[in-house]
Amino acid sequence: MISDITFYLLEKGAHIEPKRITTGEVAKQIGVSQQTASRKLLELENQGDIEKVSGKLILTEKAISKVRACVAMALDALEGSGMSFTGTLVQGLGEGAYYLSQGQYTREFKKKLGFKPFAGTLNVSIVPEDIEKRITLRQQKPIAIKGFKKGKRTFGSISAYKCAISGVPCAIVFPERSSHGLHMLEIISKFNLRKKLSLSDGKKVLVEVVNTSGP
Amino acid sequence: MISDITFYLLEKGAHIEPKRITTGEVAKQIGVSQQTASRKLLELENQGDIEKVSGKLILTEKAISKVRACVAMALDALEGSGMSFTGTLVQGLGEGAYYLSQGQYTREFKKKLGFKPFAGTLNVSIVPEDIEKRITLRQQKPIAIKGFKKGKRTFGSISAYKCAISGVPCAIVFPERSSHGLHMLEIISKFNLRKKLSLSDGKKVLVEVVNTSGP
DNA sequence: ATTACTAATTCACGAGTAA
DNA sequence: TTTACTCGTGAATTAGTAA
Repeated sequence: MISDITFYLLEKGAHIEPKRITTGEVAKQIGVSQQTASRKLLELENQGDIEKVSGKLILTEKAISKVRACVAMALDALEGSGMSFTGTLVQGLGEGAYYLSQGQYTREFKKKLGFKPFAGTLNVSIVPEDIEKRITLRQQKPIAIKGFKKGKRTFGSISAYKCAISGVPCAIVFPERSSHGLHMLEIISKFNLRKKLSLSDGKKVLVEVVNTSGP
Repeated sequence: MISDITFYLLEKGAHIEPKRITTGEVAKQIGVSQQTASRKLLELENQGDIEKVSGKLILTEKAISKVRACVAMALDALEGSGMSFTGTLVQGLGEGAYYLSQGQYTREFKKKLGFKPFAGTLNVSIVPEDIEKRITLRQQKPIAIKGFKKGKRTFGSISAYKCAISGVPCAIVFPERSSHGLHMLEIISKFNLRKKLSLSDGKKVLVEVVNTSGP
């Protein structure tokens, strides 16, 4: 179970860099006494969920992983009626990365997806049983990224769908003129997903489509 | 806060259709007695988080919304972390250290970055694949350190970006007129990072850019 | 079987406070 | 200031049990 405090620290960005957060502040936030907040923070520290760095607090990778697992589980359940793809990671051509890292695209990605993608895409070869789902997905209203011209070259528009891999927010992108077949999904994220999730070619991945029609 | 029980019910798919779930089963799952599970389920029912339909349990829309909000918050926070560079530590010229240790600079560093930098910079030669990211980084709004004049000499303004190496807060600095090429990052920190992290020339380092868009 | 009541118990909480 | 200790109290938990 993830504690109130972990959520609060996450909200404060204490998973990125150490933050100065007092026990009194935590107490007020989660509605307990300063003493209880102090005790709970010590418990979290003993469990290895937080670390103290020169009087500041930072969430450990362990704690962040816990949150990711929890988010992934909840997403899985919530979008269970929604959609997910099973596939294996394959070597990309590097072409997609160049193509998608054009400034005009990345600015729109940032605006419409909420993140500026890492300069590299994840290519996932989905299992044949899921190709039907891919077609269903494409029938849904996509997040539209406009195309543009740059000199002689034309960069076509892109359809995107929010998704998550192991709780990490991503998007499946379908460039207007794709060189990939029906079995391939191209995925972008703010992160270098290979590093972040310790993925390598041939590994199995679960791509969970995030339903944006929620409240 | 979302309870263990809500998560368990979610896992069981009790947000889709009523499920036969006993108090004993819940007790075992969340590690409490059957009596406590019974009481907690009654509490959830009183709060309007679950409903009983012919002896079966179903999560209410209210409860599901709570979970959605929580997941959205966590995803949002997890998105917040950013770019990272892989590189190797190289011998600095010592020039940067002199330049950056000027009082006018250090005072502003203290104010805007939260630390007075150690009189020495870390020069990291990034891998070619990450040069693109460097350009992306420079497109983001930097922390601006003003320049000044001292006698005949002009000290130009500096652009800085918060980052972390092995969890130690640092900043990547881009002096207005840098002698470094695109492959080199100059990093400052409160600490002597070479000592603090036991680094030496040629060692691999991971520089994680900290998202400054937080509160 | 399962649920939920009451009574016993325990252990988490906040007050007070030293560092 | 903030943190974290001790300690008395009571809310939360478990045991026992009836339905």
